[in-house]
Amino acid sequence: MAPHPPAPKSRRERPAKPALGHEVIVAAAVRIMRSEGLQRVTMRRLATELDTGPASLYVYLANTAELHAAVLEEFLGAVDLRPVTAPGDWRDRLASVLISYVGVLFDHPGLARSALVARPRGAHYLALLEGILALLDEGGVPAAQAAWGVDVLLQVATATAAEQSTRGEDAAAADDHSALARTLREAPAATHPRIAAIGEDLMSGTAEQRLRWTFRAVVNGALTTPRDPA
Amino acid sequence: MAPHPPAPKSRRERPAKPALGHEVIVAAAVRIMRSEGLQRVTMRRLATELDTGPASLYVYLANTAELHAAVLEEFLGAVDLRPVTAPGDWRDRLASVLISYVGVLFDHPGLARSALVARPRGAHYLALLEGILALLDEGGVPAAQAAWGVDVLLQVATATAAEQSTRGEDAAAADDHSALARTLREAPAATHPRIAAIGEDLMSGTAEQRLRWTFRAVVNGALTTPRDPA
DNA sequence: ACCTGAACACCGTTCAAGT
DNA sequence: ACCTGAACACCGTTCAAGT
Repeated sequence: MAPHPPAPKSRRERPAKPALGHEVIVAAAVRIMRSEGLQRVTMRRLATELDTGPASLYVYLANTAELHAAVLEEFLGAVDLRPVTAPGDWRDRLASVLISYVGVLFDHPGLARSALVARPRGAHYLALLEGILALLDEGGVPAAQAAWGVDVLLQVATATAAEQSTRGEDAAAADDHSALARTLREAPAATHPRIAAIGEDLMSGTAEQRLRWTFRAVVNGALTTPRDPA
Repeated sequence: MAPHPPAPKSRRERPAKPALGHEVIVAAAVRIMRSEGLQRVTMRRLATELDTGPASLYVYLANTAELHAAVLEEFLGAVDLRPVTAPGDWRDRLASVLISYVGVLFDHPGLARSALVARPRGAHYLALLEGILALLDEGGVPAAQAAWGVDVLLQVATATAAEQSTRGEDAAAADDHSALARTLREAPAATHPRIAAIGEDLMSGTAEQRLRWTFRAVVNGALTTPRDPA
Protein backbone atom coordinates (compact mmCIF):
# COMPACT_ATOMS: atom_id res chain seq x y z
CA MET A 1 0.00 0.00 0.00
CA ALA A 2 2.73 2.46 -0.81
CA PRO A 3 1.14 5.87 -1.14
CA HIS A 4 1.28 6.92 -4.76
CA PRO A 5 2.37 10.41 -5.58
CA PRO A 6 -0.56 12.85 -5.85
CA ALA A 7 -1.80 11.47 -9.18
CA PRO A 8 -0.03 12.90 -12.25
CA LYS A 9 -1.21 16.49 -12.33
CA SER A 10 -4.91 15.41 -12.19
CA ARG A 11 -6.78 17.62 -9.73
CA ARG A 12 -9.34 15.08 -8.70
CA GLU A 13 -12.24 15.87 -6.38
CA ARG A 14 -14.68 13.46 -4.66
CA PRO A 15 -16.00 11.13 -7.39
CA ALA A 16 -13.87 11.49 -10.51
CA LYS A 17 -15.83 14.03 -12.53
CA PRO A 18 -16.78 12.27 -15.77
CA ALA A 19 -15.78 13.87 -19.06
CA LEU A 20 -18.75 15.43 -20.80
CA GLY A 21 -20.16 13.91 -23.97
CA HIS A 22 -23.50 13.10 -25.52
CA GLU A 23 -23.61 9.69 -23.97
CA VAL A 24 -22.90 10.62 -20.38
CA ILE A 25 -25.29 13.55 -20.66
CA VAL A 26 -28.17 11.37 -21.83
CA ALA A 27 -27.35 8.76 -19.22
CA ALA A 28 -27.54 11.41 -16.51
CA ALA A 29 -30.81 12.68 -17.96
CA VAL A 30 -32.29 9.19 -17.84
CA ARG A 31 -31.19 8.89 -14.23
CA ILE A 32 -32.97 12.11 -13.33
CA MET A 33 -36.01 11.06 -15.33
CA ARG A 34 -36.31 7.84 -13.39
CA SER A 35 -35.84 9.37 -9.98
CA GLU A 36 -37.51 12.76 -10.35
CA GLY A 37 -39.63 12.73 -13.50
CA LEU A 38 -39.37 14.63 -16.75
CA GLN A 39 -40.31 17.95 -15.23
CA ARG A 40 -36.91 17.85 -13.53
CA VAL A 41 -35.00 16.95 -16.67
CA THR A 42 -33.95 20.54 -17.28
CA MET A 43 -30.71 21.93 -18.53
CA ARG A 44 -29.96 23.42 -15.14
CA ARG A 45 -30.79 20.33 -13.12
CA LEU A 46 -28.78 18.22 -15.54
CA ALA A 47 -25.82 20.55 -15.27
CA THR A 48 -25.92 20.25 -11.49
CA GLU A 49 -26.00 16.45 -11.81
CA LEU A 50 -22.94 16.60 -14.04
CA ASP A 51 -21.23 19.09 -11.78
CA THR A 52 -20.93 21.83 -14.37
CA GLY A 53 -22.80 24.89 -15.61
CA PRO A 54 -25.78 24.77 -17.97
CA ALA A 55 -23.86 26.47 -20.74
CA SER A 56 -21.63 23.43 -21.09
CA LEU A 57 -24.54 21.29 -22.22
CA TYR A 58 -25.15 23.43 -25.26
CA VAL A 59 -22.01 22.01 -26.81
CA TYR A 60 -23.89 18.71 -27.15
CA LEU A 61 -27.56 19.62 -27.24
CA ALA A 62 -29.26 22.32 -29.29
CA ASN A 63 -32.09 22.80 -26.83
CA THR A 64 -34.31 21.18 -24.25
CA ALA A 65 -36.56 19.53 -26.83
CA GLU A 66 -33.58 17.63 -28.19
CA LEU A 67 -32.70 16.54 -24.67
CA HIS A 68 -36.19 15.18 -24.12
CA ALA A 69 -36.16 13.38 -27.45
CA ALA A 70 -32.91 11.69 -26.48
CA VAL A 71 -34.43 10.54 -23.20
CA LEU A 72 -37.48 9.19 -24.99
CA GLU A 73 -35.34 7.30 -27.46
CA GLU A 74 -33.67 5.62 -24.50
CA PHE A 75 -36.99 4.57 -22.99
CA LEU A 76 -38.25 3.20 -26.29
CA GLY A 77 -35.86 0.32 -25.72
CA ALA A 78 -38.45 -1.02 -23.27
CA VAL A 79 -41.14 -1.46 -25.92
CA ASP A 80 -41.92 -5.14 -26.37
CA LEU A 81 -41.34 -5.97 -30.04
CA ARG A 82 -41.58 -9.73 -29.65
CA PRO A 83 -45.15 -9.84 -31.01
CA VAL A 84 -43.75 -8.74 -34.38
CA THR A 85 -42.28 -12.18 -34.94
CA ALA A 86 -44.66 -14.20 -32.77
CA PRO A 87 -47.39 -16.41 -34.26
CA GLY A 88 -51.03 -15.36 -34.24
CA ASP A 89 -53.34 -12.81 -35.80
CA TRP A 90 -51.38 -9.87 -37.17
CA ARG A 91 -53.92 -7.33 -35.96
CA ASP A 92 -53.71 -8.59 -32.41
CA ARG A 93 -49.94 -8.57 -32.53
CA LEU A 94 -49.92 -5.03 -33.92
CA ALA A 95 -52.23 -3.90 -31.13
CA SER A 96 -49.94 -5.54 -28.57
CA VAL A 97 -46.89 -3.66 -29.83
CA LEU A 98 -48.74 -0.37 -29.80
CA ILE A 99 -50.21 -1.00 -26.35
CA SER A 100 -46.69 -1.73 -25.12
CA TYR A 101 -45.53 1.57 -26.63
CA VAL A 102 -48.36 3.45 -24.91
CA GLY A 103 -47.51 1.66 -21.67
CA VAL A 104 -43.92 2.88 -21.78
CA LEU A 105 -45.06 6.45 -22.36
CA PHE A 106 -47.70 6.15 -19.72
CA ASP A 107 -45.21 4.99 -17.12
CA HIS A 108 -43.25 8.16 -17.56
CA PRO A 109 -45.60 11.11 -17.43
CA GLY A 110 -44.49 13.98 -19.56
CA LEU A 111 -42.59 11.87 -22.02
CA ALA A 112 -45.59 11.46 -24.29
CA ARG A 113 -46.12 15.19 -24.41
CA SER A 114 -42.60 15.75 -25.60
CA ALA A 115 -42.88 12.86 -28.06
CA LEU A 116 -45.52 14.75 -29.98
CA VAL A 117 -43.20 17.64 -30.55
CA ALA A 118 -39.67 16.27 -30.74
CA ARG A 119 -39.76 12.88 -32.35
CA PRO A 120 -36.89 10.57 -31.63
CA ARG A 121 -34.95 9.03 -34.48
CA GLY A 122 -32.61 6.60 -32.79
CA ALA A 123 -32.25 2.86 -33.14
CA HIS A 124 -35.13 2.04 -30.81
CA TYR A 125 -37.51 4.28 -32.71
CA LEU A 126 -36.46 2.80 -36.05
CA ALA A 127 -36.98 -0.71 -34.71
CA LEU A 128 -40.50 0.22 -33.59
CA LEU A 129 -41.28 1.69 -37.00
CA GLU A 130 -39.87 -1.34 -38.76
CA GLY A 131 -41.88 -3.68 -36.57
CA ILE A 132 -45.16 -1.92 -37.24
CA LEU A 133 -44.47 -1.78 -40.97
CA ALA A 134 -43.67 -5.49 -41.00
CA LEU A 135 -47.00 -6.28 -39.39
CA LEU A 136 -48.90 -4.03 -41.77
CA ASP A 137 -47.12 -5.72 -44.67
CA GLU A 138 -47.99 -9.14 -43.30
CA GLY A 139 -51.61 -8.02 -43.16
CA GLY A 140 -51.52 -7.02 -46.79
CA VAL A 141 -51.73 -3.26 -46.32
CA PRO A 142 -50.38 -1.71 -49.54
CA ALA A 143 -47.01 -0.02 -48.99
CA ALA A 144 -48.22 3.49 -49.82
CA GLN A 145 -51.04 3.20 -47.31
CA ALA A 146 -48.82 1.59 -44.70
CA ALA A 147 -46.33 4.44 -45.09
CA TRP A 148 -48.89 7.00 -44.02
CA GLY A 149 -50.83 4.67 -41.75
CA VAL A 150 -47.92 3.96 -39.42
CA ASP A 151 -47.77 7.65 -38.67
CA VAL A 152 -51.43 7.77 -37.74
CA LEU A 153 -51.09 4.76 -35.47
CA LEU A 154 -48.13 6.24 -33.61
CA GLN A 155 -49.75 9.63 -33.43
CA VAL A 156 -52.95 8.29 -31.90
CA ALA A 157 -51.00 6.14 -29.47
CA THR A 158 -48.79 9.05 -28.44
CA ALA A 159 -51.60 11.56 -28.13
CA THR A 160 -53.62 9.17 -25.99
CA ALA A 161 -50.67 8.58 -23.71
CA ALA A 162 -50.13 12.33 -23.43
CA GLU A 163 -53.69 12.99 -22.36
CA GLN A 164 -53.87 10.02 -20.10
CA SER A 165 -50.59 10.57 -18.33
CA THR A 166 -51.30 14.25 -17.79
CA ARG A 167 -54.51 13.21 -16.13
CA GLY A 168 -52.72 10.76 -13.88
CA GLU A 169 -50.12 13.39 -13.08
CA ASP A 170 -52.11 16.21 -11.65
CA ALA A 171 -55.50 16.45 -10.08
CA ALA A 172 -56.50 19.55 -12.04
CA ALA A 173 -56.32 17.64 -15.32
CA ALA A 174 -58.46 14.86 -13.89
CA ASP A 175 -61.06 17.38 -12.73
CA ASP A 176 -60.99 18.84 -16.19
CA HIS A 177 -61.87 15.46 -17.59
CA SER A 178 -64.91 14.97 -15.39
CA ALA A 179 -65.98 18.54 -16.03
CA LEU A 180 -66.00 17.76 -19.75
CA ALA A 181 -68.05 14.64 -19.07
CA ARG A 182 -70.58 16.69 -17.15
CA THR A 183 -70.75 19.33 -19.85
CA LEU A 184 -71.46 16.67 -22.45
CA ARG A 185 -74.10 15.02 -20.29
CA GLU A 186 -75.84 18.32 -19.80
CA ALA A 187 -75.76 19.51 -23.40
CA PRO A 188 -79.36 20.37 -24.33
CA ALA A 189 -80.89 18.22 -27.05
CA ALA A 190 -82.41 21.27 -28.70
CA THR A 191 -79.06 22.76 -29.68
CA HIS A 192 -76.89 19.64 -29.61
CA PRO A 193 -79.05 16.75 -30.76
CA ARG A 194 -76.25 14.36 -31.65
CA ILE A 195 -74.30 14.91 -28.42
CA ALA A 196 -77.52 14.41 -26.45
CA ALA A 197 -78.43 11.30 -28.44
CA ILE A 198 -75.06 9.68 -27.90
CA GLY A 199 -74.74 10.83 -24.30
CA GLU A 200 -72.53 8.87 -21.94
CA ASP A 201 -71.04 6.90 -24.76
CA LEU A 202 -68.82 9.79 -25.80
CA MET A 203 -66.66 9.26 -22.74
CA SER A 204 -67.26 5.54 -22.20
CA GLY A 205 -64.76 2.73 -21.97
CA THR A 206 -61.32 2.42 -20.48
CA ALA A 207 -58.36 3.94 -22.23
CA GLU A 208 -57.25 0.51 -23.36
CA GLN A 209 -60.67 -0.46 -24.72
CA ARG A 210 -60.82 2.75 -26.72
CA LEU A 211 -57.26 2.32 -27.93
CA ARG A 212 -57.81 -1.23 -29.09
CA TRP A 213 -60.89 -0.18 -31.06
CA THR A 214 -59.02 2.80 -32.46
CA PHE A 215 -56.11 0.67 -33.63
CA ARG A 216 -58.47 -1.76 -35.34
CA ALA A 217 -60.39 1.08 -36.96
CA VAL A 218 -57.27 2.84 -38.22
CA VAL A 219 -55.82 -0.41 -39.55
CA ASN A 220 -59.07 -1.24 -41.33
CA GLY A 221 -59.18 2.27 -42.74
CA ALA A 222 -55.58 2.10 -43.92
CA LEU A 223 -56.25 -1.28 -45.48
CA THR A 224 -59.22 -0.12 -47.52
CA THR A 225 -58.49 3.53 -48.27
CA PRO A 226 -56.49 4.22 -51.43
CA ARG A 227 -54.09 7.13 -51.38
CA ASP A 228 -55.48 8.78 -54.48
CA PRO A 229 -59.21 9.26 -54.22
CA ALA A 230 -61.10 8.12 -57.30
CA MET B 1 -67.68 71.52 -19.88
CA ALA B 2 -68.02 72.28 -16.21
CA PRO B 3 -65.30 70.37 -14.41
CA HIS B 4 -66.95 67.61 -12.41
CA PRO B 5 -65.87 67.05 -8.86
CA PRO B 6 -63.09 64.48 -8.58
CA ALA B 7 -65.38 61.48 -9.25
CA PRO B 8 -67.18 60.10 -6.19
CA LYS B 9 -64.41 58.63 -4.10
CA SER B 10 -63.07 56.60 -7.04
CA ARG B 11 -59.30 56.85 -7.10
CA ARG B 12 -58.90 56.54 -10.84
CA GLU B 13 -55.56 56.32 -12.57
CA ARG B 14 -54.72 56.56 -16.31
CA PRO B 15 -57.14 54.25 -18.17
CA ALA B 16 -59.88 53.18 -15.76
CA LYS B 17 -58.52 49.89 -14.47
CA PRO B 18 -61.08 47.24 -15.42
CA ALA B 19 -62.56 45.10 -12.65
CA LEU B 20 -61.12 41.61 -12.75
CA GLY B 21 -63.28 38.66 -13.79
CA HIS B 22 -63.05 35.56 -15.91
CA GLU B 23 -64.23 37.36 -19.00
CA VAL B 24 -61.83 40.29 -18.93
CA ILE B 25 -58.97 37.97 -18.07
CA VAL B 26 -59.62 35.73 -21.06
CA ALA B 27 -60.10 38.75 -23.31
CA ALA B 28 -56.72 40.10 -22.22
CA ALA B 29 -55.15 36.69 -22.78
CA VAL B 30 -56.54 36.56 -26.32
CA ARG B 31 -55.13 40.03 -26.95
CA ILE B 32 -51.67 38.91 -25.85
CA MET B 33 -52.01 35.69 -27.87
CA ARG B 34 -52.72 37.66 -31.03
CA SER B 35 -49.95 40.17 -30.59
CA GLU B 36 -47.22 38.11 -28.94
CA GLY B 37 -48.08 34.44 -29.30
CA LEU B 38 -48.95 31.76 -26.78
CA GLN B 39 -45.49 31.62 -25.30
CA ARG B 40 -46.24 35.06 -23.85
CA VAL B 41 -49.62 34.10 -22.46
CA THR B 42 -48.25 33.55 -18.99
CA MET B 43 -49.75 34.36 -15.64
CA ARG B 44 -47.16 37.06 -15.08
CA ARG B 45 -47.48 38.69 -18.47
CA LEU B 46 -51.25 38.60 -18.15
CA ALA B 47 -51.09 40.17 -14.71
CA THR B 48 -48.97 42.99 -16.12
CA GLU B 49 -51.51 43.50 -18.90
CA LEU B 50 -54.28 43.75 -16.32
CA ASP B 51 -52.21 45.97 -14.10
CA THR B 52 -52.17 43.66 -11.12
CA GLY B 53 -50.07 40.90 -9.58
CA PRO B 54 -50.07 37.30 -10.76
CA ALA B 55 -51.63 36.09 -7.52
CA SER B 56 -54.86 37.87 -8.38
CA LEU B 57 -55.44 35.64 -11.37
CA TYR B 58 -55.59 32.53 -9.25
CA VAL B 59 -58.98 33.66 -8.00
CA TYR B 60 -60.31 32.91 -11.47
CA LEU B 61 -57.96 30.34 -12.95
CA ALA B 62 -56.66 27.17 -11.35
CA ASN B 63 -53.47 27.11 -13.39
CA THR B 64 -51.83 27.97 -16.67
CA ALA B 65 -53.30 24.97 -18.50
CA GLU B 66 -56.78 26.24 -17.74
CA LEU B 67 -55.80 29.65 -19.07
CA HIS B 68 -54.59 28.16 -22.33
CA ALA B 69 -57.73 26.05 -22.67
CA ALA B 70 -59.82 29.19 -22.30
CA VAL B 71 -57.84 30.93 -25.02
CA LEU B 72 -58.22 27.94 -27.33
CA GLU B 73 -61.97 27.85 -26.75
CA GLU B 74 -62.09 31.48 -27.87
CA PHE B 75 -60.18 30.73 -31.07
CA LEU B 76 -62.39 27.76 -31.89
CA GLY B 77 -65.05 30.31 -32.78
CA ALA B 78 -63.14 30.79 -36.03
CA VAL B 79 -63.66 27.20 -37.20
CA ASP B 80 -65.86 27.15 -40.29
CA LEU B 81 -68.87 24.96 -39.49
CA ARG B 82 -70.89 25.88 -42.56
CA PRO B 83 -69.98 22.64 -44.36
CA VAL B 84 -72.00 20.78 -41.72
CA THR B 85 -75.25 22.01 -43.26
CA ALA B 86 -74.03 22.55 -46.81
CA PRO B 87 -74.95 20.20 -49.66
CA GLY B 88 -72.47 17.71 -51.07
CA ASP B 89 -70.65 14.54 -50.09
CA TRP B 90 -70.57 14.13 -46.30
CA ARG B 91 -67.00 12.89 -46.28
CA ASP B 92 -65.77 15.94 -48.13
CA ARG B 93 -67.70 18.22 -45.82
CA LEU B 94 -66.31 16.46 -42.77
CA ALA B 95 -62.80 16.84 -44.13
CA SER B 96 -63.43 20.54 -44.72
CA VAL B 97 -64.52 21.13 -41.14
CA LEU B 98 -61.51 19.28 -39.79
CA ILE B 99 -59.12 21.08 -42.14
CA SER B 100 -60.58 24.37 -40.94
CA TYR B 101 -59.98 23.27 -37.36
CA VAL B 102 -56.38 22.36 -38.12
CA GLY B 103 -55.98 25.70 -39.89
CA VAL B 104 -57.06 27.63 -36.82
CA LEU B 105 -54.60 25.72 -34.65
CA PHE B 106 -51.89 26.10 -37.22
CA ASP B 107 -52.32 29.87 -37.36
CA HIS B 108 -51.56 30.09 -33.69
CA PRO B 109 -48.46 28.09 -32.91
CA GLY B 110 -48.49 26.57 -29.49
CA LEU B 111 -52.24 26.39 -29.21
CA ALA B 112 -52.36 22.89 -30.65
CA ARG B 113 -49.81 21.68 -28.14
CA SER B 114 -51.91 22.88 -25.28
CA ALA B 115 -55.08 21.48 -26.90
CA LEU B 116 -53.71 17.98 -26.51
CA VAL B 117 -53.40 18.39 -22.80
CA ALA B 118 -56.12 20.77 -21.64
CA ARG B 119 -59.17 20.22 -23.78
CA PRO B 120 -61.60 23.07 -24.01
CA ARG B 121 -65.25 22.48 -23.15
CA GLY B 122 -66.94 25.74 -24.08
CA ALA B 123 -69.68 26.50 -26.58
CA HIS B 124 -67.37 26.59 -29.58
CA TYR B 125 -65.92 23.21 -28.76
CA LEU B 126 -69.35 21.68 -28.27
CA ALA B 127 -70.51 23.09 -31.60
CA LEU B 128 -67.51 21.52 -33.31
CA LEU B 129 -68.22 18.17 -31.68
CA GLU B 130 -71.88 18.38 -32.60
CA GLY B 131 -71.06 19.25 -36.20
CA ILE B 132 -68.71 16.31 -36.64
CA LEU B 133 -71.18 13.93 -35.03
CA ALA B 134 -73.95 15.20 -37.31
CA LEU B 135 -71.83 14.47 -40.37
CA LEU B 136 -70.88 11.00 -39.12
CA ASP B 137 -74.56 10.33 -38.48
CA GLU B 138 -75.45 11.52 -41.95
CA GLY B 139 -72.88 9.12 -43.31
CA GLY B 140 -74.47 6.22 -41.47
CA VAL B 141 -71.70 5.68 -38.91
CA PRO B 142 -73.31 3.79 -36.01
CA ALA B 143 -73.60 5.96 -32.89
CA ALA B 144 -71.29 3.84 -30.74
CA GLN B 145 -68.58 3.99 -33.38
CA ALA B 146 -69.13 7.69 -34.02
CA ALA B 147 -68.81 8.37 -30.29
CA TRP B 148 -65.30 7.00 -30.22
CA GLY B 149 -64.43 7.98 -33.78
CA VAL B 150 -64.94 11.70 -33.26
CA ASP B 151 -62.24 11.58 -30.63
CA VAL B 152 -59.80 9.93 -32.98
CA LEU B 153 -60.49 12.48 -35.71
CA LEU B 154 -59.92 15.43 -33.38
CA GLN B 155 -56.88 13.81 -31.85
CA VAL B 156 -55.23 13.23 -35.20
CA ALA B 157 -56.08 16.73 -36.36
CA THR B 158 -54.75 18.27 -33.17
CA ALA B 159 -51.58 16.21 -33.05
CA THR B 160 -50.80 17.04 -36.67
CA ALA B 161 -51.27 20.74 -36.01
CA ALA B 162 -49.03 20.48 -32.96
CA GLU B 163 -46.20 18.90 -34.90
CA GLN B 164 -46.61 21.11 -37.89
CA SER B 165 -46.85 24.38 -36.04
CA THR B 166 -43.87 23.56 -33.86
CA ARG B 167 -41.93 22.99 -37.05
CA GLY B 168 -43.02 26.34 -38.46
CA GLU B 169 -42.16 28.01 -35.19
CA ASP B 170 -38.55 27.25 -34.70
CA ALA B 171 -35.77 26.23 -36.98
CA ALA B 172 -34.49 23.49 -34.69
CA ALA B 173 -37.74 21.53 -35.05
CA ALA B 174 -37.57 21.84 -38.82
CA ASP B 175 -34.00 20.55 -38.82
CA ASP B 176 -35.17 17.70 -36.70
CA HIS B 177 -37.71 16.82 -39.33
CA SER B 178 -35.21 16.65 -42.15
CA ALA B 179 -32.82 14.74 -39.93
CA LEU B 180 -35.51 12.11 -39.46
CA ALA B 181 -36.04 12.00 -43.21
CA ARG B 182 -32.35 11.38 -43.74
CA THR B 183 -32.23 8.71 -41.07
CA LEU B 184 -35.09 6.88 -42.73
CA ARG B 185 -33.52 7.18 -46.16
CA GLU B 186 -30.29 5.75 -44.87
CA ALA B 187 -31.74 2.86 -42.90
CA PRO B 188 -29.96 -0.28 -44.13
CA ALA B 189 -32.18 -2.83 -45.88
CA ALA B 190 -30.49 -5.66 -44.03
CA THR B 191 -31.80 -4.59 -40.63
CA HIS B 192 -34.80 -2.52 -41.68
CA PRO B 193 -36.22 -4.13 -44.81
CA ARG B 194 -39.67 -2.52 -44.65
CA ILE B 195 -38.35 0.99 -44.02
CA ALA B 196 -35.90 0.54 -46.88
CA ALA B 197 -38.59 -0.86 -49.18
CA ILE B 198 -40.96 2.01 -48.54
CA GLY B 199 -38.26 4.64 -48.53
CA GLU B 200 -39.17 8.21 -49.36
CA ASP B 201 -42.84 7.48 -49.12
CA LEU B 202 -42.74 7.48 -45.33
CA MET B 203 -42.32 11.24 -45.35
CA SER B 204 -44.02 12.04 -48.65
CA GLY B 205 -46.91 14.39 -49.31
CA THR B 206 -47.92 17.74 -47.92
CA ALA B 207 -49.48 17.98 -44.51
CA GLU B 208 -52.86 18.56 -46.10
CA GLN B 209 -52.60 15.58 -48.44
CA ARG B 210 -51.70 13.33 -45.56
CA LEU B 211 -54.45 14.75 -43.39
CA ARG B 212 -57.12 14.28 -46.05
CA TRP B 213 -56.11 10.65 -46.53
CA THR B 214 -55.99 10.16 -42.77
CA PHE B 215 -59.47 11.57 -42.29
CA ARG B 216 -60.85 9.32 -45.01
CA ALA B 217 -59.08 6.29 -43.58
CA VAL B 218 -60.28 6.95 -40.03
CA VAL B 219 -63.83 7.55 -41.20
CA ASN B 220 -63.80 4.36 -43.24
CA GLY B 221 -62.39 2.49 -40.28
CA ALA B 222 -64.98 3.91 -37.89
CA LEU B 223 -67.71 3.04 -40.36
CA THR B 224 -66.73 -0.60 -40.68
CA THR B 225 -65.24 -1.48 -37.30
CA PRO B 226 -67.67 -2.72 -34.67
CA ARG B 227 -67.01 -1.80 -31.08
CA ASP B 228 -67.16 -5.33 -29.77
CA PRO B 229 -64.82 -7.59 -31.70
CA ALA B 230 -66.42 -10.83 -32.79
C1' DA C 1 -12.04 23.17 -29.76
C1' DC C 2 -14.15 22.72 -25.75
C1' DC C 3 -15.84 24.45 -21.66
C1' DT C 4 -17.84 27.72 -18.27
C1' DG C 5 -19.18 31.88 -14.85
C1' DA C 6 -22.15 35.03 -14.86
C1' DA C 7 -25.75 37.42 -16.49
C1' DC C 8 -30.22 38.41 -18.87
C1' DA C 9 -34.78 37.83 -18.96
C1' DC C 10 -37.96 35.50 -17.55
C1' DC C 11 -41.35 31.56 -15.25
C1' DG C 12 -45.66 29.21 -11.79
C1' DT C 13 -47.51 29.18 -7.54
C1' DT C 14 -48.28 30.09 -2.59
C1' DC C 15 -49.28 32.61 1.46
C1' DA C 16 -49.78 35.96 4.86
C1' DA C 17 -51.71 40.20 4.99
C1' DG C 18 -54.70 43.71 3.65
C1' DT C 19 -59.41 45.89 2.16
C1' DA D 1 -64.98 37.62 -0.33
C1' DC D 2 -61.81 39.35 -3.11
C1' DC D 3 -57.43 40.92 -4.02
C1' DT D 4 -52.35 41.44 -3.75
C1' DG D 5 -47.02 42.24 -2.40
C1' DA D 6 -43.56 39.69 -1.80
C1' DA D 7 -41.27 35.70 -1.68
C1' DC D 8 -39.85 30.89 -2.92
C1' DA D 9 -38.01 28.11 -6.05
C1' DC D 10 -37.03 27.65 -10.08
C1' DC D 11 -36.42 28.11 -15.74
C1' DG D 12 -33.71 28.48 -21.04
C1' DT D 13 -30.27 30.51 -23.42
C1' DT D 14 -26.37 33.54 -24.61
C1' DC D 15 -21.85 35.40 -24.53
C1' DA D 16 -17.47 36.94 -23.32
C1' DA D 17 -13.74 34.92 -21.38
C1' DG D 18 -10.87 31.28 -20.19
C1' DT D 19 -8.02 26.74 -20.96
